[in-house]
Parts: sequence; C-alpha cells; structure tokens
Amino acid sequence: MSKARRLHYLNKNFILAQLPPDEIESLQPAMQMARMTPEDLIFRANERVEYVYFPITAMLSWIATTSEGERVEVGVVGWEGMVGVPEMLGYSIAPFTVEVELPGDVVRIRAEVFRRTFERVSLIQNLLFRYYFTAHTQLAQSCVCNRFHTVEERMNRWLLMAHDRCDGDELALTQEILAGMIGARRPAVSIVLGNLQKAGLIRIERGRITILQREKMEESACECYRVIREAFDHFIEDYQSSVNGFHGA
Amino acid sequence: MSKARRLHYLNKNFILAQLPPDEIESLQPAMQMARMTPEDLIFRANERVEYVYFPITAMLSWIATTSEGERVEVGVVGWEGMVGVPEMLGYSIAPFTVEVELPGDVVRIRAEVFRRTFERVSLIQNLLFRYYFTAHTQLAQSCVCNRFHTVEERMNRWLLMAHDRCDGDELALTQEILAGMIGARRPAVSIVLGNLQKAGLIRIERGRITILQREKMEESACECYRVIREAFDHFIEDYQSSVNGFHGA
DNA sequence: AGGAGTCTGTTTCCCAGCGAACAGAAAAAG
DNA sequence: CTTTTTCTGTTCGCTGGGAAACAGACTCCT
Repeated sequence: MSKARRLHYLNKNFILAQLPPDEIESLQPAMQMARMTPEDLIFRANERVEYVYFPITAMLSWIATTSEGERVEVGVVGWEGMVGVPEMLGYSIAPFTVEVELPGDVVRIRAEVFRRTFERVSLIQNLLFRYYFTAHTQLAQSCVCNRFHTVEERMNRWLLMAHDRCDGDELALTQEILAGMIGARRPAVSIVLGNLQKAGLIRIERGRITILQREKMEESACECYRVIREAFDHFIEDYQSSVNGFHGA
Repeated sequence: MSKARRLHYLNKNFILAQLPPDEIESLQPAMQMARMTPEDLIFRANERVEYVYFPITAMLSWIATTSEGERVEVGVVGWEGMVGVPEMLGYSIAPFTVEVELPGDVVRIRAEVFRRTFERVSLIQNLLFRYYFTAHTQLAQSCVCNRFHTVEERMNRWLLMAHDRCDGDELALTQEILAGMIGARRPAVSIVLGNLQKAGLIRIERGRITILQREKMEESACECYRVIREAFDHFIEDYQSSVNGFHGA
C-alpha cells in the first residue's frame, strides 16, 4: 500500500473507522480526542490501564527495558492499530511500557467502557485479534533485526516505519531518542545519520529529521521493514475484503 | 512455580487439561497422539496449516529467518502452550516456521475441526488468547535479549527454558542447533558450553547436553529467563484461580 | 543579552563475537 | 573393520559498535 493510500486513514484511526455505527455510538460518551506529546505517559509496565488508545497522527511504541536501564522498542503503533488489547481479556495491568514517540492526536476510550465491547462476539473483537496477530509478526521480525542487523539497518527500518505513521515528512525526535528506540548509542546513530544526510536522503536539524528521498531509503533498508509492512498491509487489505464480503459492497 | 510442580503437567498438555469434558469429547475424533523428532515438519511459514499442536514432552520453536539464511528462534512452546493459534481466527496460513527442537510427544488436532471450537465464545477460547498474550511477553523479552545480552547469557536462558519443557535433565540437541536457536555461531557456543562444563553446571556429550546444577545456572542467567518464566507462571496460576472461582473448587 | 540546559559531531580505546579454517573424536554406514 | 559423515574443540585475524569524553551549536529562560 502506498503512502498516499495510507494517508486516507490519517484523519481517523483504521480500527475505529471499521466500527459499525451502533458500536461507535455506545462508545461515544467514553471517547475523547487528545493531543499527546513524548512527555505524556501512556502505560507503565505493571500498572493499571485507565484508557485504551487509538493513535491518529501520533506514534506510540512498546518499550522493553532491562534492570540495567537499557531500553529497546519492541513494537510501534500508529493509525493502523491500538494499545490496550489486554483489556479485551479483562486484564487491567499493562504488560509493557508504552510511550509517545512522535507527537500527535489520539482517540482514547476509558478502559472499563471499552471492555464491555467484549462481552459478546463482535466484528471489532475479531478485528482487534487480527491486529494483535499482526503485531506478533512485527515483534518477531524485530527480534531478528535486533540480532543480525547493523545500527544503520535498524535505524533505517525505524525511520521508515515512523514515516509511515506520521503526517508529513518531518519526524520530531532527537538522536538520543532514536538511539534508544533501536537499542544503540547516540554516537553510532549520529554518524549514520550524518552519512544519510551527506547522501541527500534526509535532512537533520536539531530535534528533527526530515525524510527527503523515501524510495532510496527503502532500497537501503533491511528486509525487516518490508516483512513488517507486508504484514500490516495484509491485515488492512484482508479485513477490508472480508468486510466487503460481509456487506456485499 | 517449581520444576516439580511443572512435572504435574508433563503427562498432559496444560491447555488441553483445562478443557471441559464436552469440548474434549467433541474434539476427540480429530485428536491424535504423535511422537515428533527434529526431522518432522510442524509449520513452514506461509504454508497451509493442517494440524494444531499441543506439545507434551516435545519442545517446539517459532523460527524467524532472514533472506541470507540467518535463523533465530523467536519463541518456544512446550507443555504449557500450543501452536496454530491463527486457526482460531480463520487464518489457515502459518505466519512463522515452527520446528521440533526437542523430540517428544504431542497431541495434534486437525485444523478445521479445531476451528469449530471458535464459533462460539468458550472457556478454551479465552484461555488460548491469554496464552497468546503470554507468548507476546516472551517475544518482547527475546527482542531485548537479542539486542543486549551476550552469547553466554542467551544460551543460558535457552537451556533453562528448554529444561523447563523437557522430561528429565537431558537435552537432545547438537551445539550447531543450539547456536542456531540463539542466533550465534557454533564456535562461540562451543567455548561457552566448555566453560559451563568446567564449572560443573552441565555435562556435554555428542548430541546431548545434561543439566547438572540448575540452581547455579539460574543464578548466572540473564533476567530475561525470569521475566519470561514469570509471565508463563502468571498465565497458569491466573487461569487456575479463575477456574477455581468459576467452579467454586 | 547572557547563561543554563540540551542536542549534535567527533575522536579514542577496546572487546565480544563473526568468519574462516582445520584437526580430532564419535557415530553411522558399508 | 574401514570409510564416511557428523559433531566438537580451538585458533586467529578483523570489525561493528559500546563506553567515555569533550567541544561546538542551538534554544530557552530570565
């Protein structure tokens, strides 16, 4: 799916956009739009979940940490997904830390209200499970990427994934944060970013990275980007066709 | 949960053991016991799923590969779990390769029969989703482990996880395979194993590794082992108490 | 405007582990 | 028993990137 096609969903969250009107209506009172920045907390691991979140232009990340304080991102969530799935099963405790990586809008729904949606079998339920399985692929591929690929490759992948989920070509983030996302040190990231800029693929400014030549970045990214993207594309296209089958549209 | 307590489930698969009698009965005709060895194929990524598998003494692994042929395990499945979850959602295509890592017994059920279980909300369905979320934790922690931990730490973790899932203290596997599991080269594994043997924690024989001092191995393993194990323990204990609550037992 | 705080570019040292290669030992095949 | 195959132990050079440190640049605050 092209970035252009993706933009179709940028004014709304893909999952919410699939909800039948009656389900939307019942959630409406507990639903609110919010603008989130990296300072805002989404979930802290092992703490109670108050809201489930459906990003629109914001990008969230699942973060895993070690007791030594090392951090690495194990998954990203943008307009195509949501966080708070455990709520579906009646778990109120977040298994991972989730942070805002790129500022933007989200829709959030109070957890206890959202959970009621799962008291019967529904379209949204099936959709969310499918989403979760897709996220599983993302996680597995991140595993591979972390094991075998260089800082350059991992960073390239991350930038492309972020670019897919943000509005426009500018990513508002520092090199420090970027390094944290891919589990590398800042100096390594700084050098690699410098090379990309010399090659004209990106522009670096303080606290901001602008993607200039996305196509070339895709060429030089590791296969992990493609694998993950295909999984998400499949999730979206698959669901659309199943809905079309349902409604005869 | 102690290894001793775990052994309680070794004669049966934990998930199957939770099934109410009527569900067992309806699955019975499609269910069969089989002995699997590492030569047997479970799933190949992107191919059709014929059976879902519930290991008993066998240990299976989800394997991710790169196009260059590098391989790394992204998850293990033993007596506590199952493979074939996508079937629950009507996906018939395996997202990952799954292999037999340690030979042993499994129960398998023809996929199309198993799927019927999911046409209505049931206990087993909730159980399986919970299992899948636990597997998610395992995957995320593997991500961290792959990024930050040494060959020695990763190998230690793997040996402990395998030990939790096998019958007895002997693991029937070559160093080559072990290296593949943790995404390292055999020489590195060979050296680390040699050190463990010198320290008296294991015994190495051709094609076989015997765990001699499990407690000491746990001490020297990275925290990833503990995190994953706690997630699985929680899965099992949580479900048991919810069932007890249900049945008043 | 000036100073504090934050972000970025770069350098130096160092090592875990990859890649490659080979020899010996155990098992399997004949 | 001999040959072949499959494992295991070990060695060595090389490199990506971690750890630490510092200077310069930008931003924001007062």
